[in-house]
Amino acid sequence: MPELPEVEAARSVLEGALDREVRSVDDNDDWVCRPHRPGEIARVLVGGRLTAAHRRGKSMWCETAGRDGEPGPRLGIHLGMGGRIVVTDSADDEGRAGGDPRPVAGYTGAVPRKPEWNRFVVTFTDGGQLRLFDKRRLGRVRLEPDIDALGPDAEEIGREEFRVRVGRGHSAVKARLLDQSVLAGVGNLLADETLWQAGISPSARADELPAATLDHLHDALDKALRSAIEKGGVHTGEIIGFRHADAHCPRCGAPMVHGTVGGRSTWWCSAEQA
DNA sequence: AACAATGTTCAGTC
DNA sequence: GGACTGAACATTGT
Repeated sequence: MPELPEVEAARSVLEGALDREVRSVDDNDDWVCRPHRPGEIARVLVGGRLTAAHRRGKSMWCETAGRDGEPGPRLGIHLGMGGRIVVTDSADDEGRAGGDPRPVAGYTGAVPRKPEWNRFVVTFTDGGQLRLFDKRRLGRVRLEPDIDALGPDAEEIGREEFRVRVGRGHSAVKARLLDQSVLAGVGNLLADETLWQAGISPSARADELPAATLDHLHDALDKALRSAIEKGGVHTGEIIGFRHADAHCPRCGAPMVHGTVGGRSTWWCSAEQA
């Protein structure tokens, strides 16, 4: 999915849906829209509009205004494991996509049409739409999402705060990086990329890492994030193509090894990240 | 057919 | 209660 870089691209696409009057809403997928009942989200959006698009980590939300122009509830959107945002300008427009599982820089290409994979659709009075397109159906839309449960955004966290929040606890450092309440935005691929760039074992205990090592990890995350945003997604990371059996570290040639860390499939260099 | 998948959440256990 | 772990969730692709 979408990790922070893809979600930021999706948020940017979402801006194209702002300040347009909502004609109708399809919120009938009661799994994606849980805990709301079908029609509940539609009731608060129809006649009104979305007024701003925000993001923290992998979570997005829109500010809304009702038909009277007064602020309404926030509309939370999460892309889950493979969701993307599509915004169209009119009924016959193909649309721009953001949050593609395999995006490329500047991606605005054609969107696969599989109507049944549109899990949530807002139609505007100009005929255009905002769609959550998600074949795996792990994406989520809800009113008043709890953004405060998330830690600081991975793109904005400073050195000191990173050191304190990540360098705590008995669990593996990779598990800390993946914990969205510690730091918001890092997913499985970005975690592997960052740890490989920093030369740190994913299973090293977080609270045993020296301050200098944590600073180094913070720098590596910062660089990996910026690179992924610039190049168009976390899959552009240097180590991502080497996360498979029989692969060798592109830096030192030692075999890449695999295991489960923090509950997720993990690949690391057997020599540099021992 | 069995298993893994770029994510979150919930039920357990310490 | 907090910290941590593993399974479950829905669906597709290999």
